[in-house]
Amino acid sequence: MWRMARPRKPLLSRDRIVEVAGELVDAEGLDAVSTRRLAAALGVSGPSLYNHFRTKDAILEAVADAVSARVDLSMFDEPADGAAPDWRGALHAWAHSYRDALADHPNIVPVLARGPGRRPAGLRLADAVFGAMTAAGWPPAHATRIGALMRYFILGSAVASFARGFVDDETVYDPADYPHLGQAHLLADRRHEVDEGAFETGLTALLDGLTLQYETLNHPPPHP
Amino acid sequence: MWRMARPRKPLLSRDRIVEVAGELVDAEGLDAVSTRRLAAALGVSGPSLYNHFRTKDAILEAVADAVSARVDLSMFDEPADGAAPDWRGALHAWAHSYRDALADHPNIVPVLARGPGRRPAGLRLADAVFGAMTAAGWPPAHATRIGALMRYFILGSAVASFARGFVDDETVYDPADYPHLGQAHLLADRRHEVDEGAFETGLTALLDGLTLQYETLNHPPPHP
DNA sequence: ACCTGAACACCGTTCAAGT
DNA sequence: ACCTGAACACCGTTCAAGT
Repeated sequence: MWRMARPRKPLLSRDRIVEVAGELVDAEGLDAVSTRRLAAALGVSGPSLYNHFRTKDAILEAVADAVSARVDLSMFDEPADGAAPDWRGALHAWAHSYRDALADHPNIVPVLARGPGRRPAGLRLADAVFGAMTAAGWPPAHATRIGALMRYFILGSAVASFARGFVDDETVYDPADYPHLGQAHLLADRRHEVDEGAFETGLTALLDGLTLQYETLNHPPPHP
Repeated sequence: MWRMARPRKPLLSRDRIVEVAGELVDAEGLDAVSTRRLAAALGVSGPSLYNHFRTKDAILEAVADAVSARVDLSMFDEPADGAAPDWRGALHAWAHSYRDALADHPNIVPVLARGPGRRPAGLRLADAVFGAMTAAGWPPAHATRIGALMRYFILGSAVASFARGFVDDETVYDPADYPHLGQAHLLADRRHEVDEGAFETGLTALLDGLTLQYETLNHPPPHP
């Protein structure tokens, strides 16, 4: 009782900062997050944040990693019964889980696209894919490429949405300039439909193509 | 001779602004482009730019469109001899031309990823792909999806480079945390190799998968 | 240890003024 | 028409000061 210094608990924590920053990113976009605005939302002054994170960018990295952490990786666990791993099915389920996580937080995707860097959840994800593909019989060089190309497609689908890319303004699509874009302004209404259809079509094509490569790898065609 | 007002020609033009802005983006990245820095590189003061572009963002859009404009679209021209169009070969050649253009100017890719919007070259590109796919016999809904999924993959490969995403620091990859990432720090040395290999592997898989879909579309399997 | 206000060196953009 | 300097409302980050 003879010491009353600093009795009140800290106002801030890394977790609370990341949580509120994530909400701000979701609600108003990446550009809306300034240290002052974020601090105000947390009820403190701007420089306080620097007691918990070295830079503003480190906060955004943490927000991005929290999204990565929500991607399901359990489909990459080795089958308990010693059965052959279903790499195709696992890749399909994982791709959808990944895309769903990104679709819930589209505004942070550009940060995620910079790569795993030093983010634990991002690294865990890359590790799981690589491990599962080699376990399924893909040579290491192929497993690396599969991790990379799935990343291109999944991140690309989130960062480069097709439907969102067209403006909802008929006058932009002059038939003289763009003879086949007559319906493009309608894309805005059907964003989700179009992007989800394209994602599933592309993912199926990708996995079909990889299955072909897997087969010729394990059963090389006889030379004539 | 009795009027000497405004004899000297304008110091700035839209083209010169876009050219120098592009060089600045390539050399120092998107964040390095401020209106003051760009204006200084052009030998004028900051606000001068607003005589030629409404916002800084409009300048970046113009830089992005200049990159789109360098993508070859000639492979989508209808064959002169009335032969069946080779949609697969055209898609393959186009994808590589697109990727090459992005690889030359990686720093502007995030702006391109926002979509064609109102950018003429971006719209021309979308128009050409859609037109060529419908001409080759794909139903319109499929043609739209193909344009979208190719966009995901190509933009994704440029914005979400695999090799660039890992840091060149062994200590990050603790084998206890990431059992399969032991060689990850070596990716930095082989960036181009890895990303080019993954791009070609993924593109081939994608086109193989689409070919499968095209065949079942034109020769539906007999029901049993 | 953790928060504050003041300060520094920047931003994008507007605007009245000059030619 | 096109460029300028001054100004406004912001930035990210540092730092000495407080508890």
